[in-house]
Amino acid sequence: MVVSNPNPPTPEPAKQAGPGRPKDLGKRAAILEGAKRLFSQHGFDGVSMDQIAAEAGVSKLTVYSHFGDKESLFSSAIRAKCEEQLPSALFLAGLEGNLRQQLTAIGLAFFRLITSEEAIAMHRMMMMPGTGDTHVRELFWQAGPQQIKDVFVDFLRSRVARDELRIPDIARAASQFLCLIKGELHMQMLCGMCCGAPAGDVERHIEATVDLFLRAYAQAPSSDAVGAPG
Amino acid sequence: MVVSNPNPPTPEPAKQAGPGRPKDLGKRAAILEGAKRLFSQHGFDGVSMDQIAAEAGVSKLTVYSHFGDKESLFSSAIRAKCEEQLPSALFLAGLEGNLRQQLTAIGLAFFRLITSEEAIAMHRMMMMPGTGDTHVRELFWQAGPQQIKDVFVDFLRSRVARDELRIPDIARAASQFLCLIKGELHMQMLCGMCCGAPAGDVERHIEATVDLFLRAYAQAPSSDAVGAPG
DNA sequence: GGATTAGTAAACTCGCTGGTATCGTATAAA
DNA sequence: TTTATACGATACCAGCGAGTTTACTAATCC
Repeated sequence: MVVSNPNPPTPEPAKQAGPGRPKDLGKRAAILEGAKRLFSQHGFDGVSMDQIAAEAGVSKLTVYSHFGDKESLFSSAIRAKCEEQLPSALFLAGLEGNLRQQLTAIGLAFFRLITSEEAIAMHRMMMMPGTGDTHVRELFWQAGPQQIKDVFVDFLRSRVARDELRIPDIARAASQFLCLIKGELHMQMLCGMCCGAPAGDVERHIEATVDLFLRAYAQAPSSDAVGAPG
Repeated sequence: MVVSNPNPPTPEPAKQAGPGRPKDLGKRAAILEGAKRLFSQHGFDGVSMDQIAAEAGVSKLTVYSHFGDKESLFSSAIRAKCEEQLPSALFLAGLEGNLRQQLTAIGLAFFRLITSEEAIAMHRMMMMPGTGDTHVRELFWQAGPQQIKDVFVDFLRSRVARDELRIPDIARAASQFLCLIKGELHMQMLCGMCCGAPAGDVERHIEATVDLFLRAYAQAPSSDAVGAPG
């Protein structure tokens, strides 16, 4: 819990082949994998270094040799988790149909993403008081929520440009849409109150969100956009 | 971590004056107060019983005498926290002005409530994996989010009854409004990314939310409800 | 081969934590 | 006063977990 080492930009500082046996990158990966799994399941305090070593099939000293201490390992695990979930944000590829259908597809993909076991575990970890420093939290925020929001802002902007939407503050509207999609359920899941929703409920929830959004922001009040919500 | 004692409805089981010195209720309160403070700041694992005893100015044995073990004390602290924040939910008394002004007032009150240090700490605690049982979490949910939503549903229903709003699914609309008010900032605060927002931002955020809500659900598209959001 | 480093397995230090036990004292009812 | 309990202070116990050390083996470069 002392001052964490001022990491150089690359956590693996060059380290080209000197004399002696080289580090086994496979073991490093295994450790990281085990740490990701265990940390996200039980949190920082809920996992011991021995457990991580055992999970990775590696001696404890090897863990300490690859990652200096528990906090550094935790940071690295978070970092890796963030990077691996980045590609999931590209849910805007190959959209088809009209605006309503596109929004529905985006909403559903986003909903599935954030209600996944992994995402829930990730959020939980970020919220633990006293674990991880501000830098790690910002890293997560950039790689996760901010990334997704940016992509969605681009989407909205293009639809505004072609006069399908009329939105005074696009960033705010994007934030609103995503918050609506998250809805109550996300918080309930974070609190461990439920593990998911019946399939039908999800579809209705997405549809209601798109409804609300389009009723407020659709440019042309076509029957499609402002259809009676009941 | 064994099975928690099946508490009788009242956590203080009768215990009318027998012989001997009676328990000092002041000390009990002090312990509970310290536990609430420390637990919500550092979480379950982050606080030791010695710390709580010291915080309350009481010997550790007294803590154990009043609350059997750490988990019971934690439960009691959560319970107390929930009860003390219940009255805050009554933010609907004495509303004035038109619908837009009322929604704005409600939104602002709700926003202040959930972005308070206490509420943030509470949410964080509920999300920790492995601390507290399902019962405690449900207790929190009922006393907190659910309570507020119920009150707001009543408010919306009355406005629907007098034809100021047209809402097909009132419970869903209530949930939508509250989620929108929470917005990104709540999650950011939970993640420890920021401690608040500039005053002006909050007002704009509330206003934008009310705008969105009224554009979608206002019955009569009066100039007041659908005023240009820019 | 020799130097150097990575790795294992195990024992070990050290501090903290949940929970008890002891002893002495204070406070109430009977 | 007797009796039963609450409370403080302190020591104590057992277990755990982060790191370290030791002794030994394995891989790689010169």
